[in-house]
Amino acid sequence: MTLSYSHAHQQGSGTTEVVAVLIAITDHTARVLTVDQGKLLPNGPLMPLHRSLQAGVRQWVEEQTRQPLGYLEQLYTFVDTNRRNSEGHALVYVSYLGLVQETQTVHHQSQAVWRDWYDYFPWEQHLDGAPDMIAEHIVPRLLIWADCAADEATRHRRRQRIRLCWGVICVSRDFLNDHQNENYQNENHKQQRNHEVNSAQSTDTHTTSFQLNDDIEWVAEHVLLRYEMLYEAGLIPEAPTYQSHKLPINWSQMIGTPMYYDHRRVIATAISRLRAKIEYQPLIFGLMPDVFTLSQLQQSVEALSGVPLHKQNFRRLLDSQNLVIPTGESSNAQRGRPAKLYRFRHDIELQSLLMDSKLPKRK
Amino acid sequence: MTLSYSHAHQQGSGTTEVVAVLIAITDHTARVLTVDQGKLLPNGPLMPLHRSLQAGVRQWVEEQTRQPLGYLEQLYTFVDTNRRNSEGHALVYVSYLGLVQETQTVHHQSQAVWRDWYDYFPWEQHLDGAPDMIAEHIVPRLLIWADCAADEATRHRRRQRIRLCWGVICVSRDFLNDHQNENYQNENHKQQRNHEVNSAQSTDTHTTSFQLNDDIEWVAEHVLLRYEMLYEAGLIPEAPTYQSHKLPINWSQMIGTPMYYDHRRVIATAISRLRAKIEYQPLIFGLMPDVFTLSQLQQSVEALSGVPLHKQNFRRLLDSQNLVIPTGESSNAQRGRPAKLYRFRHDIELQSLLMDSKLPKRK
DNA sequence: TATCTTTATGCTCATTTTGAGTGTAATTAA
DNA sequence: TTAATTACACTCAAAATGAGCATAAAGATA
Repeated sequence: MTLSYSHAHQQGSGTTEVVAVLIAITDHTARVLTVDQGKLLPNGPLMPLHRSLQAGVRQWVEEQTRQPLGYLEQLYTFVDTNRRNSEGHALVYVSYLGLVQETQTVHHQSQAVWRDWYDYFPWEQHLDGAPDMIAEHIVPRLLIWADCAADEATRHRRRQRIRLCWGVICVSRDFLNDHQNENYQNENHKQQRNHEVNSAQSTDTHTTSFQLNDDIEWVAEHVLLRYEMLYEAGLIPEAPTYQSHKLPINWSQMIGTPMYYDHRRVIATAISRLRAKIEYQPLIFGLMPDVFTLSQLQQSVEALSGVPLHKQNFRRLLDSQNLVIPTGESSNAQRGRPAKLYRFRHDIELQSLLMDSKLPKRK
Repeated sequence: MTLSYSHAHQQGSGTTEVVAVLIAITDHTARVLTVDQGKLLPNGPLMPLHRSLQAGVRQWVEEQTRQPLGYLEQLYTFVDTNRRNSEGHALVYVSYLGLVQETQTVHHQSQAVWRDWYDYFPWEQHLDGAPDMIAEHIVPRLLIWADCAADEATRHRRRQRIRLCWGVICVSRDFLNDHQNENYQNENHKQQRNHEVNSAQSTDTHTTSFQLNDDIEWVAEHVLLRYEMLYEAGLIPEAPTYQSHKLPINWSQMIGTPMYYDHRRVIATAISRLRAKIEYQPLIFGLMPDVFTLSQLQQSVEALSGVPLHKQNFRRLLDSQNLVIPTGESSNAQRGRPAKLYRFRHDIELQSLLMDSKLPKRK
């Protein structure tokens, strides 16, 4: 692990750092701004001259990336007990989420570069259905982890967590005999992919098996819960319990790009917040250009949520909310019928900050 | 402003502090645990021995209040540039929300005491309709503040904010002529209390007038927005722009108990979070005793949200969620028909952390 | 004891919201 | 000219929501 230029302050006595997760959408892809070869987020120490945390974030991001900042909101505050100052105080770092429109003017000295956020979380991309890696690799490994727990209560809790986080309907034979499971068998005999996978590589005698429900139970905003489960199960290189020799050869290629410190967790926090908030707040407009078509708008929302949306209902919702107005122009950049261009209603800027604005469900 | 015992650490070099907002419900009233005569929240410095922020919160709360902690979640991180350590670093304080069941074993040395949270925010209590103070005192003062802005754009924005935060339908004569207002006049000719109040005390010539919509537009979770607006308008003793001699004699009695530093804002943050989250997460069970009646449960939710709920729909929702199970017993502690006793389904503890569970709208 | 008041709880009903379609219009590619 | 593609208007059934009435079971009161 390198000691990046951006951590020179650790020799000082400050114990507070700010970290920024800047999100942009380019080419229908959600991206995050990184420094240091994609291994770190823009960051820097809070200094006496900063009048607020936001001011600190803005200064460091500007300095490291030359990226103009728009919307900025506080995410979460972490403590890193591995990094301490000379007096033994642990480093506290406050993370921020920023929404911007991508500019090409990245700073070369800090190697600021935009990265597809699914490079870090490949299992979160469900635009063409659930990725096979979930059923084929992740869930089997998690089931082994669940079965390895000391007591039955923990095993059961872990299996529940797996089911709720990963959209798995039935987990392991014991679970099939559960009372609660009767409901699932009755209710969900619809479109479940019979993705029966047998993870007999398990160290014990349990024959764990499960079915993946075809994305019906997938909750897009549980990004952080899923990451934390992988971390806890030692399946993520950042985890202290990670043992690569006990995992398949290509595991580290499959499980996404690792980062220094806990910065990947910070991104997971940001995605969770963004996916949850976009359902009822029109944050998306911070990521859009001035004029856009409704399809472009939908593609942007889909890039964030990772799941496809129902086109007609997306439009119905939009105009019930009165969030956009047609410019009168049309765009025939695409192949088919030209799409009307719209623009965000800036006159209701404030209202939008307060009002609810739900999004339709997937499909 | 006194220097409380709990701030002795400022002589040290740590710049991070934790602050806890502990909530309990007793006698159908939401309460917050305070120290130092109700002027401060439990707090203390983060120390090298603490392995996490949570650990710090738990240690200081335990030490200052002897209150056992249950559910605890991070709220927000503030910077106080007025409090700096010897090297000039500003104090960073991380706030936490805790849900507990009130115990009587408060710590006498720290004068830990439970306070009705509406002592600090009297305008947030809407169980018997909107308090008169909003229409009679708060909104008129805010309108004066809005009219005092330098440019018309700011005035207009402020009036919008007032309308959205305080449930006011129409604000000022200019506003009545707005295009947007036509909608309001058409749509809302229902149950609006014709609470026409004339704030001719205004320094300029505007005859500002408004109508209060009978709680229809009141959004309970905007506690923080409302507090911040009062703060910005200089109507709160904590605000640097507060000028008591320009306000009515009894203003300070009316506007709620002030606190040291920005601790009242921290409580506002907590209430906002709690009111928002309780709509879709069963946090309420962290505040309930082991067994309870559905009416008690409803009263607790109402104590938090500050608005009355529709009884039958509240029940319908509860059993559609399968969150509670009847114990078989009944309680005839009240006057009328005995109520069945229920208990939270601890077996779905995890599910509850993940599942949605919306509450019905007010009655 | 009979009746009233109070609280609990079961049930209905109209309206709105939601999920999921179908059909048609306007353009480009072949 | 035809096929493919994209946009968008409209329908329809199911579910959720807001609001109300009716009945049940207790204590209070006459």
